[in-house]
Amino acid sequence: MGTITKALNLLNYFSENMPEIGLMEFRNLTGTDKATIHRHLTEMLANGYLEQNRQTRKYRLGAAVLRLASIRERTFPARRIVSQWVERLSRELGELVHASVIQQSGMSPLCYNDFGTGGTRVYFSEAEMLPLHATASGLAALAFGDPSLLKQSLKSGLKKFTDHTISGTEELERQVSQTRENGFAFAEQTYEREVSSIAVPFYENSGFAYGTISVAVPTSRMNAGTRQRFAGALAKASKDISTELGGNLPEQLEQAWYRAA
Amino acid sequence: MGTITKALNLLNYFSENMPEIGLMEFRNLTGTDKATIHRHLTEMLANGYLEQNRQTRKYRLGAAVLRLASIRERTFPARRIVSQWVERLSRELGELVHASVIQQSGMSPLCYNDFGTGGTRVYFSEAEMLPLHATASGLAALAFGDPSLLKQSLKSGLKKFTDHTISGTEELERQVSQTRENGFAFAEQTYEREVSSIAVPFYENSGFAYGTISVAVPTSRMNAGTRQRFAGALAKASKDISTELGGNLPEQLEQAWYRAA
DNA sequence: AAGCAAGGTTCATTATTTGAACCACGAGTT
DNA sequence: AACTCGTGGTTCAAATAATGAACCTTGCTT
Repeated sequence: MGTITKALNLLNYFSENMPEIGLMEFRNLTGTDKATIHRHLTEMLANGYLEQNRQTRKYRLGAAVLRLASIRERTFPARRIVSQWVERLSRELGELVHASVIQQSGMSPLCYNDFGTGGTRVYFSEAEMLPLHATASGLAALAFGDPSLLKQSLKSGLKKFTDHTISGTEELERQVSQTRENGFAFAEQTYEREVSSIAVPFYENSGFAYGTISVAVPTSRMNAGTRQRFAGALAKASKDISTELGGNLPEQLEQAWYRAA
Repeated sequence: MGTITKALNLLNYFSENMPEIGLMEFRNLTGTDKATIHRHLTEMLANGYLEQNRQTRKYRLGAAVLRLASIRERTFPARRIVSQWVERLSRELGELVHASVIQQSGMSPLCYNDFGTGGTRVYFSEAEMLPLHATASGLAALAFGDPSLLKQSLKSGLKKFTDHTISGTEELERQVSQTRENGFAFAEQTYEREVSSIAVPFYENSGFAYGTISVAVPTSRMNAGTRQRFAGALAKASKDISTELGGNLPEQLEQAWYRAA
């Protein structure tokens, strides 16, 4: 692992619940030496990726990320486009809907919306990366994204989150081909207990999936009927999103959706 | 310069006009070896800070910056707070108003607004960093920000942007003390021809300025009257912004504004 | 098919990162 | 006031990772 990755990984510890992090906290979180972390932090501080609270000396995310995010959204407005559909879908289905972009290290959340009305709600954080092998979004990514993702996942260990998390490599391969056949991914309590979700990929200008859109519900509300309904709505949204992003859905996927409907 | 800084600097080349950059373009822009750049790019790609266009193989900013920006705004909503005042001010003054956060390497734009009505408009980009010695915002930062900024600036060379750009170190020191006395910074055609601007600092929870808010106008519209008007409006906005950010204005600054009014 | 330019890779050399030990500071305790 | 504990921050020899010249591959142009 290179120095750049080590430094950038530090930024991943920030979240809604942990907006400021001190040097020692970082040491405890990462396990690497204080001096090393300090060097990395000061370098990112100098570049504006971090700011320091002068009173507590703790670090928080800096203004540079705002600048870059602004440029990205102005020039490649994937989030704006996707969030429209996420909102509509959430309203239509009355459940939590979220979209993520596929990365090597996992799924990076883009946006989410929850117009849910039920007493039980699924919690979703835009801060944390979703694992590829333990979520419906991740399965969809492995099934329809760049094949190197699957190779990588099969090689590296599959962390167990719940009793239902996929653990064996052959089990993962089986689930991935099932996902390819169905045209959508399904995961029941594989990441968080009592949460089931269903996901489909969407496409940008390449032959492999760019991201995924997903519905997550309390397991009690997931059955054959709702599953069918969610899958249909997601497939429709995926078509529209892909078109807006300038991408095309693979034949295979459209056929699978046609069979399912 | 460390490896992390070299890598992060690559991200600074992205802008509205240059949303995608190829390996060779990076080489020409930076002058460093292709292999080195490639390593840096792939590492940032793996971490989601970059994405690659599969057709052109060019790189663009990745979804990670959106994720981080979202966390930062949710937990430390400086941009949201400041942009309200920037909007109001722009509407009130009928000119371009922008705000930036002070960093070691320069000013990082936060937001801007232009409700200008005049035939001539000032162009402002949220992508590019503003130099400390050549803009009103920068002067305000040097005068009221962390003293190490001024030390740093005096040591490093002062790049010349126009005939009016401050060049000598004693000239810079003079302008900085003038700014401290006035309570606001003034710069005429020091960065771009035919553009004059005026800026004041605002404060967060520390004793030194956190950012600056500024009005930029065509030089033809800047005179004693408008200057007075802009300075007064900026000072008022700075007080409100600083309060909302949980900061206090230094006595000295409030006194200078009182004298000016 | 040949030529060109861009993206990408390799591997010995080199320079940078690394971390144990150390210092400084402030808060709470005796 | 001295003491301790837990921070943040710094130093410098040792070790590791970054570097770049040369090389390969790919896709487009002629």
